[in-house]
Amino acid sequence: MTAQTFITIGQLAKRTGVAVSAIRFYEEKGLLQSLRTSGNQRRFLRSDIRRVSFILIAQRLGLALSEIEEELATLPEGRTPSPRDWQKISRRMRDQIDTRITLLTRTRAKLDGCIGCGCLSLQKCQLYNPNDKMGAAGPGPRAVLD
Amino acid sequence: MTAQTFITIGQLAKRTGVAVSAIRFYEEKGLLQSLRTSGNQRRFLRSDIRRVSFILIAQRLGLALSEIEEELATLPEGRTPSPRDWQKISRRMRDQIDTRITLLTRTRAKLDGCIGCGCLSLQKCQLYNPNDKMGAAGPGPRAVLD
DNA sequence: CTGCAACCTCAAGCTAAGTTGAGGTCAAGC
DNA sequence: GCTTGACCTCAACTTAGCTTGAGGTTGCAG
Repeated sequence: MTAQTFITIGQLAKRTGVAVSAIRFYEEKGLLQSLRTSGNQRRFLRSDIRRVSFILIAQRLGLALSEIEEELATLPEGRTPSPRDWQKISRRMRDQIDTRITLLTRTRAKLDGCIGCGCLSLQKCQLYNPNDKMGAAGPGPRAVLD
Repeated sequence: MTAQTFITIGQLAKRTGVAVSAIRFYEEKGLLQSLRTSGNQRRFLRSDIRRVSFILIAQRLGLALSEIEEELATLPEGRTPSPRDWQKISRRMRDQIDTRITLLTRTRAKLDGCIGCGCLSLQKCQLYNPNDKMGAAGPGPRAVLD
């Protein structure tokens, strides 16, 4: 009775600083799950606070919700990430950041070479290289192009 | 007669590898301008090939169309960028890339510190810091949040 | 002068990550 | 027992950068 295991959507929202509408949205996307009361209201587990925290942190790192969902799916039983899981996941994220830094650094080098030349030709310009798509990171709307 | 100064939208598309619909879109956004024939068809200047190239290159560098428009607007008389203009612009872009690399590097350092701890707490976690929004770069849909 | 490709203008759709609003229900205090 | 606030669903809107489609013209070659 005292150790209430379930919390309402409003409480989850307050504890994580996320809007209620966003939590519903996450659930719809499969990042969260909930039980329903007889009156059709959602009840979350206390541990979902941690789960939402994970989502927020991963977002700051630049992961899209779909990618975060994949990470969460790698956990057995759809478990909320433990410190140990978090370490594995964060190592993967570190690698992604590394890749992005490398790409940006390479681009900067090209740009430096370009500042001197000012060619602006799609044939000659080193910068215009469709193959390395720039560390623009954000999947964004241009994902349509792929 | 031989030095045909005007080209059709289809020719511009072919020369730049951009879809016809995209060119119309750029014009609508004010990145390009065109004349019309008596039959209401667009005619572009040859120099617009270069202008479109500039747009493509700037996009690779991660600039949004609105930012590219601003850059183009800094040119006197709405001129197509000359090598000299390009140098000024690319220096500004270099600075932006620098900023992004710095941010990413800082984040990576925090993440390294975090891998050992696995705290996952919004209160304690260094990574969860709403103030530096990560080098996620893409203005994206989350602009709504600001 | 006819046929076809290339052009024209809208309008609607796509993705991401949500928000906002309308219209209705639930739960708890007084 | 009724009012109020928290909750429910569903649909539509937001930004970016385009594409796709419908339905209609233009322009050039034969």
